[in-house]
Amino acid sequence: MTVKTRFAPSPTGYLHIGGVRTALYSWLHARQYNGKFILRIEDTDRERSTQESVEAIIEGMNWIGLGYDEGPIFQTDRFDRYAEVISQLIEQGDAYHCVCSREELDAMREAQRANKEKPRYNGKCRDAKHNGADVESVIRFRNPVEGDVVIDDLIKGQIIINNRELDDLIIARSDGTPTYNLTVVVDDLDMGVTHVIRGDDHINNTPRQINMMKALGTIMRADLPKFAHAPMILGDDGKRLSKRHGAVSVMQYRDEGFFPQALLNYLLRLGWSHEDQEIFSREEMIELFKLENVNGAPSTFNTKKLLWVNEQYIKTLPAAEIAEHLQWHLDDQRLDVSNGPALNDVIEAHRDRAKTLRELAASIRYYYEDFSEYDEKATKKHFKTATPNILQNLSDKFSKLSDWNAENIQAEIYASCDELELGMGKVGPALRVAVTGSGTSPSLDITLALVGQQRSLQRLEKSVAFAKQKYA
RNA sequence: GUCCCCAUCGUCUAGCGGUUAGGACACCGCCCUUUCACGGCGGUAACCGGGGUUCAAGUCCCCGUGGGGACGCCA
Repeated sequence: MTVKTRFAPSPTGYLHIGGVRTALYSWLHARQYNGKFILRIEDTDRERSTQESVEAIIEGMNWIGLGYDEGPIFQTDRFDRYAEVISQLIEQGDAYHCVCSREELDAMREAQRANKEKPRYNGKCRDAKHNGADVESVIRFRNPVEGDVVIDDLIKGQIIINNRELDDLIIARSDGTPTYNLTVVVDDLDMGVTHVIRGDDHINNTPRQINMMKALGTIMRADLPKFAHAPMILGDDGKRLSKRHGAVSVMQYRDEGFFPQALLNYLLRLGWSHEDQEIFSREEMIELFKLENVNGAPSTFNTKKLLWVNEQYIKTLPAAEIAEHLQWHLDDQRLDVSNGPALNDVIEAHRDRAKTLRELAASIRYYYEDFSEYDEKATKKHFKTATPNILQNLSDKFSKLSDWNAENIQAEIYASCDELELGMGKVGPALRVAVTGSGTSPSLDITLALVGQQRSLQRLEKSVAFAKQKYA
């Protein structure tokens, strides 16, 4: 049987980072076994589902690079099928109409809580034989009363829940629409899902779903999928990761300058490991990932580690690939790189100095645009009374250079130091500020080579004037 | 409250009865250095508590404690 997994988010917001992790696990498991990965949109709650959310999920999946083989499948397109299954359940006695009002149910729960019991439906209509014609009614699944449900969870191990803990859940609302626990069961069965991989906040739903699957076994496939419940991701306060912890939407990570594969790499290592390896290529992930090795304990999201992982990708990815991802940030920061040095060369010079693509984009502006102001701190620290003289000396030498490359530039800088009888520490920093406007840049020879001879000379000329006026 | 899950450095983890408890991030030193980084070397730092089982327990069992989750006509 071919392995089939699915990612089944509900479109009620952005694509969440926790969702991405379970999607990744599902995707990896499918890819590892040459199986199929489905994207299914669980939009049965029409009140809260939105088209924007659907688009956000798809955009997120595209950016992060988890390709699906089927879908997106919308549950709202399958209402006829769910109705059919619900009728069948009623017919075979595994579901029934319930006429209890919301008020009645609320009161019931409140009383149970007051009584220190777990709130659940008391089964009042279970044997009342309502036919749903007279009054408004919902449909409930008739859960077995006795016995245990055993889940052999691929991550958590064996979990046993007694049917006493479960109540008769609603599978169709009073308006006739099906609810999550019914649709997920029908879909996983119909679509041939072999491995249900999801967050462990669903563990409590699993025994109910297994009971329904068993009830449906007569008319649908009788084999059950395997289950794997991945633990939640926690914020640094130990609470479940949410908006108040910062970025939880996957697209926010793009905006902040992360590579999709770095985010994936980080998420993979959060709760899973393979020996001492930290960085995994896509191929290695597929080859090495094992559901069985996923840690059962929840883990805390750590942005600093994510930054480090991202840094590793900036340091090692081919410049051309970095350029592709950098483009979004260049557009975002309104930087046109057509008029200046080759972007790939600039990336090579800066890749050891940025942790994110956003930082990288922000740090290379001076190659492409003239700056109107010098960094105040830098001029204060490095521009002295001798500065005009130094810069003029450098400028004279640079202007005579016929071959503008790093090696020659370096030689001229040293020659200047000798001639002026100054150390590099006096000459270098001033030159850097003059040409880049800032106190930091790659080594000067490379920086100047990239900025270009003409631009460098213009900037030197400008800075001589500036330094004279200000420090003479 | 009830049920379910979980428990090794601050964080992510290795460990699957016998280890000087390993690695990574972060942090702190030192080195490299024209800036900022990168890099190199070194360091601080953990088995939640209590009972068992065993010659031997971080590892197995039980009970606490702590954290997380679920308890909707949400998914």
